[in-house]
Amino acid sequence: MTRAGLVARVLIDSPLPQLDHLFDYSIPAELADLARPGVRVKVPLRSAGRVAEGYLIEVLGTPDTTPAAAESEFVGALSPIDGVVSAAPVLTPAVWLLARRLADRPAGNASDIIRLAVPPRQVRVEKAWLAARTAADAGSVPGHAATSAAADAAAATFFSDYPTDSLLVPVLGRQRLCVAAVPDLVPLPDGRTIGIWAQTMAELAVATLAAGRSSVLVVPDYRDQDQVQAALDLLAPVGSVSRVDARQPNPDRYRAFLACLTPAPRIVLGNRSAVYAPAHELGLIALWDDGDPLHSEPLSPYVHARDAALVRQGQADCALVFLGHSRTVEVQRLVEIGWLTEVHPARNRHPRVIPTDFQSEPDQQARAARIPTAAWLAAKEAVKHGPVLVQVASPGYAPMLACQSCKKSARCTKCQGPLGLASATSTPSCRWCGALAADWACVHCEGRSLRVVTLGTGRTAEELGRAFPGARVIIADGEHPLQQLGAEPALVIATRGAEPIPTGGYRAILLLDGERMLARESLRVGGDCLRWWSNAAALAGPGAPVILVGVGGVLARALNNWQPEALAADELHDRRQLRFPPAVRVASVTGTAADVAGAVVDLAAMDGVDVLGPVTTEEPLVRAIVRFAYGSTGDDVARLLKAAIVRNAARRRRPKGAAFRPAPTLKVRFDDPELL
DNA sequence: AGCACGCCGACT
DNA sequence: GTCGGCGTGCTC
Repeated sequence: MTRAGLVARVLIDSPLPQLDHLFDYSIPAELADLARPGVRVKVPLRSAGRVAEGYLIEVLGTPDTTPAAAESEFVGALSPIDGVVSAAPVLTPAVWLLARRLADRPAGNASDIIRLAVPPRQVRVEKAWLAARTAADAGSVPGHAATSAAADAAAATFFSDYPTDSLLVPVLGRQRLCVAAVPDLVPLPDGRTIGIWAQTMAELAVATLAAGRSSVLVVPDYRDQDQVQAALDLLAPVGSVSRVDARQPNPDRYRAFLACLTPAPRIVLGNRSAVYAPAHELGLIALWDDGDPLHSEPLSPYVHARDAALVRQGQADCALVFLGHSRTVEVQRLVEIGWLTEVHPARNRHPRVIPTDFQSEPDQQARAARIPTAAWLAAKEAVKHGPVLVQVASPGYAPMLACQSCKKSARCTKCQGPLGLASATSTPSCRWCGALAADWACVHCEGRSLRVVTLGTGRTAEELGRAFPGARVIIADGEHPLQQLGAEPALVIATRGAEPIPTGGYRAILLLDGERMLARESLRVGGDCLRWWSNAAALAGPGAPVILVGVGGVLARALNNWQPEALAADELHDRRQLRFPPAVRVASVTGTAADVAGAVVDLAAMDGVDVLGPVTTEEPLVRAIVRFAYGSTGDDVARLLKAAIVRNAARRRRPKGAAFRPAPTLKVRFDDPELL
């Protein structure tokens, strides 16, 4: 409706699905200067005195059109906004559109995404930033003219691993790529060693920066961040990099966030939340190792960084690069439908992978240590000259025990948790509650003695230390983090993903416990294992043997040929046959029988949608599974489910005696990992 | 969430 | 008549 004055369209910062839309308010004349899109505002909600915080999304009308023609959909009297929290425009229009789209896709709330995208406000940091910004407006505008000399020197070797027209040119042309990383290491002048992949990401970002555009570099964890940071320290202009790290203290995090709002191209490096950074003139989104589970957001609406990157690429019209040593089925699907273009290094050099069959191992000592003779000899020779990596499945000493007589796994008498040994001499204890099991008795038989069934890093280190007397033994796992390593001889026992990077690479790599890693019951095991193994294999030095123990078949072949796409293609083919994701999209709908029935009633009749169930899960809850196609069908499914969520949330009431309103019974989850 | 509105049973 | 129980719906 047409009315006088300025109108503010505001998103209320609330997790309630009923409030997940824009509310219109009038802007009092005295706030007209401050009330710009993106600022945090305080607005009245319903009764006077109740104030909610929100984000100003849009201003309708102009101050000088009096009586103005401001278009507002809302018919009724508008309340005035209470105040503007600060002049910092923290929610840029681009990030708002991204949040809206990413929330709509899985029937979620925009404010849930914005909570990831906009860090908590830090008043002092913000004031300092605002002061610096007004100073910059008045005076000179600092750019990134001061390119370091190191960057010029490094420029000579830019992209030597890929044909320029297969990587650099498409990235500057804003194309979408799936890039096979070079499985090798590069020594830096400061003595550190990083994966070539990290240098590739840094080089692409620097080239994008030189073209006047920002980059967002998304990596799973801080160890990966450190590698890319090391490459950027060398290549990128001073002051052009913002690091958005979940481990940062809040003030640092907010400072880095605000730096992205400065209207100049930047390089933003961080974990999955970096994909939401408000980068100015975005030219590139690059994501490393999209199969790493750290890329998947554990908070509702559970948007995976890969999906966020895909949506943002479409909105920003920038380049998109998925880089990795392995290939997820999701990316394989995008390659097969032609959405991503595959890029391979110019030379196909890869680690020398030797699959070994373990079943026929005759050597008793080797068998006890889970190492076949060939691997044993390779390690023995290699450890004379430099570090040797032994990758195992579990941290700790002996994380799993069983009854000596009946072989059933030993459980805690208090909480049913698994029993393990913290060290060779310690009393067995529960890994969940910590209770000591000094006087343990088997519940299945009369047995009173335990035997070790799985070996962790600790026990493996002990055994290998005995087998290789004189060798330095180093443990690297969650409890003993270690990132960098020298070139001196050592046996490095590491859990998957925790392998330190040695100068010059490992002289040999033993991948143990393959059988156990594969025993996990999940649709993803094959891909996960190949990812763990190839990421470790990429740390091999020139010509070093990588020995895959006890695994054969397609997995061993894919690693041996260094062709992860072959496995991903097979897997995707199977999922198509089964109509499993990512061949189709899925959502689970959980709640009371009536709520679930009400939510899916309109879906079943839709084209390209089928509803499985509902079946009872935990009394009195039932779960239905909705399978549907990509594209507009998915949008329709999400819209209908969101409407059901809103209906359900409005209807939930607090029972008479209870202090709290019960949680909504209707839960909708898209791409539910539990379904696989 | 938190509050107003409204539609039925017991009350001064 | 009307006070107030709580089920229902809305918040610009």
